[in-house]
Amino acid sequence: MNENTNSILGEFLQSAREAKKLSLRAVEKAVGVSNAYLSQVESGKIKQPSPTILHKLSELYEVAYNDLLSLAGHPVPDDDSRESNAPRVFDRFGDISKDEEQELVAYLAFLRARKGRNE
Amino acid sequence: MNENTNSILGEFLQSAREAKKLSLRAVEKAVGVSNAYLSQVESGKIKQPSPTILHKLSELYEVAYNDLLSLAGHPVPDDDSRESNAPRVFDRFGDISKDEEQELVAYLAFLRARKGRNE
DNA sequence: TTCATGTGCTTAGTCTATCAAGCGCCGCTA
DNA sequence: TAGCGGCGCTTGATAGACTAAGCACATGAA
Repeated sequence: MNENTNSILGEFLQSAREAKKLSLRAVEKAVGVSNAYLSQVESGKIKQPSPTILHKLSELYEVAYNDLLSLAGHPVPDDDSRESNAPRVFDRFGDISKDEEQELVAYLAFLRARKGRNE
Repeated sequence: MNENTNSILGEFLQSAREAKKLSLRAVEKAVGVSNAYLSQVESGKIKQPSPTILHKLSELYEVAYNDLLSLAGHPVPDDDSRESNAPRVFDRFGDISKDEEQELVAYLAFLRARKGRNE
C-alpha cells in the first residue's frame, strides 16, 4: 500500500516526454514547470497536477488534453455534459444581444489595457 | 495590489445557487462540499476550486461544466467543432487570442448570470 | 587526471484548496 | 419570554501541489 510506481498518468507523461526526446530540464524550460515537480509527477508521487500544467504538457507533447485530464482523475467535460441535459449557458457564441456585445467590447478593451500595463 | 472581492466565478455560482433556491448548507449536503468553503468561493476568497468540485456544482445547478472551468481559469478542452463559427461580433478587433476568447466567454457567463438574478 | 556541464532525483519549504468547529443573527413556536 | 434550528460567515488546522536548492552520477573535453 505504500509504493506507487504505478501511476498511469506518470508513465504516460514519461513515455510522451521520451518520445519527444526531451529531458526534464528541457521541459522545465519549455513550459515553466520545475524539473523537480515533473520528476515527482512521472514517478507517481504527485497524484493530481493542475489542469493548467496538464494543458501545457499536452501541447508540448502533442497529446490530447482530455486524456491527461482523465488520467489525472479530473472530470472531463464532454464526458457527461451530454449525460445531463443542462442548458448551456452559451449555446454557442451565436446569439449575443446588443447590450451584451457592448459589454464584451468594453471588457476586451479592459483586458488588453491591463495586459499592456503588466509586463 | 489586488484585494479583489469581485470574483466572476463566485458571483456566477451564487446566482446559480439562488436561482435554485438552495442554502449553502443544502448544497453542502447535496454535493459534499463544506458550506464554509462554498461561502469563500462565492465571495471570491478562493480563486480556483478543483475541477472535481466544479463538476459537482455544475450538475446540481444545471449549468455547463465547461463554463465553470472557464470561469475558474482552468484551461478548457478545445471544441474544434465550433472553431468555424467564431463570433462575428469580434471581427472588428481583428485577432482574438485563445486566452482572450476564454476570458470573454467567462465574462459573458457572468453577465448572463447577473441578469438572471436581477430579473 | 580535472573540470565543466547535463541528467534524474530528493528534500525542505511555501502557498493554497479544503474542512471542522464555532460564532452571531434571524424567524419561528411554545 | 426562552429556546431551537437554520442561516451565512470566520478562523485554525491539515493536506497536497509546486518550487528552489542541492546531491550523486554520467559524459566528454583539455
